[in-house]
Amino acid sequence: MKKFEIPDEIEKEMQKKGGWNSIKRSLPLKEIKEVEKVMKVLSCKIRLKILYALAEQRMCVCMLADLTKCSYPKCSYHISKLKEVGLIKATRKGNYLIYSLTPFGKSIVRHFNKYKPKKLDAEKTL
Amino acid sequence: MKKFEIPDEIEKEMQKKGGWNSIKRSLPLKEIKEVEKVMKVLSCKIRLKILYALAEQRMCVCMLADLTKCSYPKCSYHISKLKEVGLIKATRKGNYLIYSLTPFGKSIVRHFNKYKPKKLDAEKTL
DNA sequence: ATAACATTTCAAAAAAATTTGAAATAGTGA
DNA sequence: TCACTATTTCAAATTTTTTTGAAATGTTAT
Repeated sequence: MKKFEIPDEIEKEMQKKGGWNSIKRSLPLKEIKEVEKVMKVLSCKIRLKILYALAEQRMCVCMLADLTKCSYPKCSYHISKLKEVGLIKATRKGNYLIYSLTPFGKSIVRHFNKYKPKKLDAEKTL
Repeated sequence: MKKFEIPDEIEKEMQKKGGWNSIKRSLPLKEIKEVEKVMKVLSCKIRLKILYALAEQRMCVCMLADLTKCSYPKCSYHISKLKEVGLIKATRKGNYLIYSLTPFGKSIVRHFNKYKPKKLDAEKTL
């Protein structure tokens, strides 16, 4: 199963945890896949702007397009990514589609606010 | 400044919050940039595997390459991404480079464990 | 119906990220 | 010193994501 040499010190540490195969098996692959999907959507400035903006105020596409300096099709593309993973949702108001955060979207923004990069930077240097 | 029509209802909501320009100005652009950088790194299955694995046990590259089924150069590429944003760090042990999570990396994994997708999925449907 | 508007969809082009294999680096031990 | 091992770097090829502009959709008002 294990086809490589590793330092003794590490080998010993692993034995205490049930060995290499046990560690390998414990990787939560399904969870990782899910996390990846959401992170992919969150890994884009335009989409983060939309998310942060909607945390303040529900908005129609024209507002989001102005806010992000995007053309309509471009804005629509990013909106659809956020919608796909359930971070935002739309309701129609006449001609307008009004976007707002889902509970999931809100929880993510709450996260960001709790662990701001500033805070994280401080922690990095510990 | 605002060059589009929006529903009255929304307009009123915004006025209560200081109007469009105030909302626009309140976007934390710098924070968004930082978050984007970290999320970009976290938006990849291979890198997430590495992160989760290192949360269990520090490892050298050969272990990570086996775990992720990556060639060395490929593995090294992903490791460097994680290192760039300060999620992991290396120490040398003879010929081996041993990778482990930084405090920042640990805090991110803690996050994941707190807000597992399962939990989030439940929340989505609220 | 038809016109007008907000928004989305589509396919092609452009840009960004990843993968590959060969070559380089850095440490160890003979 | 030389050979050996673990790992990284590099540039080119591939894949994925994003951007673009034109055309389509769905809603309201005439």
